[in-house]
Amino acid sequence: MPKESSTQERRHDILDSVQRSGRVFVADLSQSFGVSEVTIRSDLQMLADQGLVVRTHGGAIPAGRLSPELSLALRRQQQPLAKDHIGAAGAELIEDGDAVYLDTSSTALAIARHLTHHRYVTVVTNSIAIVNELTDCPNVHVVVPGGRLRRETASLIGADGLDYIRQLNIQKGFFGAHGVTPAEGLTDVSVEEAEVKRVLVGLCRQVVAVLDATKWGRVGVASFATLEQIDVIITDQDAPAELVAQAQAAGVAVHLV
Amino acid sequence: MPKESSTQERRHDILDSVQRSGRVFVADLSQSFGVSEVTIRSDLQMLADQGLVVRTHGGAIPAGRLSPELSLALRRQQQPLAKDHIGAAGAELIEDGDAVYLDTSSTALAIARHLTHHRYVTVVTNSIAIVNELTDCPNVHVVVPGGRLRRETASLIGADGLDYIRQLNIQKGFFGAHGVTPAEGLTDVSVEEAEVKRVLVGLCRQVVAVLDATKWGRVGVASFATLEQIDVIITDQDAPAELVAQAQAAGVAVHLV
DNA sequence: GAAAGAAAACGAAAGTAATCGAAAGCAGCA
DNA sequence: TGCTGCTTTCGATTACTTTCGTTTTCTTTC
Repeated sequence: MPKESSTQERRHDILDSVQRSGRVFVADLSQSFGVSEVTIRSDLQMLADQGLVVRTHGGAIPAGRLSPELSLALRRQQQPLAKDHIGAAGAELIEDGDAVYLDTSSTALAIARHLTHHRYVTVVTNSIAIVNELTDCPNVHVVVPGGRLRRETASLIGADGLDYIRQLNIQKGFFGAHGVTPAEGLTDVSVEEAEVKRVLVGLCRQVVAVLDATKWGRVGVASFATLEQIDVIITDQDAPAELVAQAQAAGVAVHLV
Repeated sequence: MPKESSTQERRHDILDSVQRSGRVFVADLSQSFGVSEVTIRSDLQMLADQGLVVRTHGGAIPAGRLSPELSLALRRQQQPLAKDHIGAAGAELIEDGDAVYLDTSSTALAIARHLTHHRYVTVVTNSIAIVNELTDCPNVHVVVPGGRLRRETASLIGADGLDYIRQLNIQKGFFGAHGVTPAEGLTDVSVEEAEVKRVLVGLCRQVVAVLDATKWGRVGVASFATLEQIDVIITDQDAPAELVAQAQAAGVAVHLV
C-alpha cells in the first residue's frame, strides 16, 4: 500500500479494501496508509456519507453486507424518541382533507404512525413500510406512484411514478435527508433518489424537512433542495443552534420539538 | 463463525441463523460468536424490539414466519394445499430471466412463495402482499406499477400504472379470477379491476390462469379474457372434467396438479 | 394436578477498555 | 493570505465483561 498518496487515491484504495476483504479496521488502515486514525475515520465518514460503506465500531463493512430487514431496523432504531417527536409534530401540520407526500425515510414513517386520528387525508408515498403501517388506518387514503423495489429501504425507486404524481395536487411534502447544511441544503446518499426528490420538491406547495439533530452539518453526495426551497424544518432540541440560526436567516421556519 | 466481527455483523448473522434454523439458543450463539451470553441476549433483545425475532426462554424463533416445527395443520390454515400446488406449478413455468406479471390474487401469492430458487426473474405486480413476500428474495427483481391502496386485498388498484407496464416486455402473465366458464371466459367481481386485467392480458405474451376447482363454472360481473386468449390453465384435480374438456377443446393447455 | 425445590435463564448495574468525533493548531501550497 | 489536509488532545460514547438478585422452567414427590 503506497504512502504519500493523495486524499482521493487513499479513499479509493480504502473503499477497494473494504470491498475486497469485507471488513476493515481503522487501526490497520492507519498503519497501512501511514496516516492518523482520525484521518482514516474522516475518510470512512466520507465514504459512508456517499452510501458506499457502513461504519462499524472500530472499522467499516461494505454497504449491502447487512440484510435489508436489518438495515431498515438499524435505521429505525436510531434516535427513536427524536423521530417520534418529530413524527408527531409533522402529523400536527397535516390537516383533515390534505394530500401529502411522505418520502421513504424512517422519520416519514414516524409521521405515518401518528395519522390514526386524521380524517380524509391522502398520503402519497413509495415507502412499502409506510403502506404496511397505514394498512390499519382506513381513514387514510394511500396512493403509491410505483417503481422498482429497493429492499434496503423497503421502498420503490425510480422516476416512472412522477407522471402519476404530477396529476395530483399535493399540499405538503415531507422529506427526510441524509444531511442538511446552509451551503448544500438537503442532501441524499443516492444520486438517483436525489434527482426524483428534486422534482418532488418542485411539485409540493409546501416543503417540510424532517430531520433529527444528527443530520445537521452532514453532507450526502447529492443535493435535492436548497434552504430557500424549504418552508419548514422540524427537528429536535439537540440541533446545533448556529446552523438552525442560519436556516432561519434563509427564511426557513424551524420547529424545535 | 469468525471472531472480531462488529456488532452489526453479529446481529445480521444471528438473524440469518434464526431464519435458517428456525430456532436458536443463547448458549450456542455465545459459544459460536465468542461473546458472553449477556451480549447475545442484548442482540436478541434488539432484534425482538424491531420485530425481527420472537424471544423464547433460552433463545429465539423467527418473527412473522412459521417455524418448521409448527404443525402441518397450521400451514394448511395459512394457505390451502390446492393453492400451494398450483403456485408451485406456476413457478415451474417461470424460467430464469423471465419477466412475469403476478396479479393480486392469493394464488399469485402462492406462486411468489415458490420463487426462492429462481434467478434473474423480474416480477411485475401491484400486490403489496407479494412485495412483502419477495423482500426476502434478492434474486427476484420487483417492479410495482402503482395505484391506490385497497386494504382488503393488500394491493394497488387503478389504471395509472398501465403506461408503466406498456414499456415492459412481459413474457408471462399469471391471473387469478373469480370464475371461469366457456361462455364468459375469466371473470372478476370488480368491473374496474376487470378492465385493467383486460388490458394486461393483451400485453402479456403468454397468459396463464391459476384457478382452484371452486372457480370453474362460477361467473363474476365482468369478463376480462376469453378462453381463446388463455394459453394455460393451472388447476387442481377436483376441477370438473366436462368444463376442463371444453377449455381444452378451445385450445387451452390445462395442467392438473 | 398441585406443591416444592432445583436448575436454567434473565436483566440490571457497575466497571473497563476501546473507539469516536469535535476542536484547535500546524504545515504546505496556490 | 487563505485553504486544504493532517496532526494531537480529550471528553464522550460504545461494546463488552462480571456479578447478582429475580424470574421462569423443569423435575420430583405426593
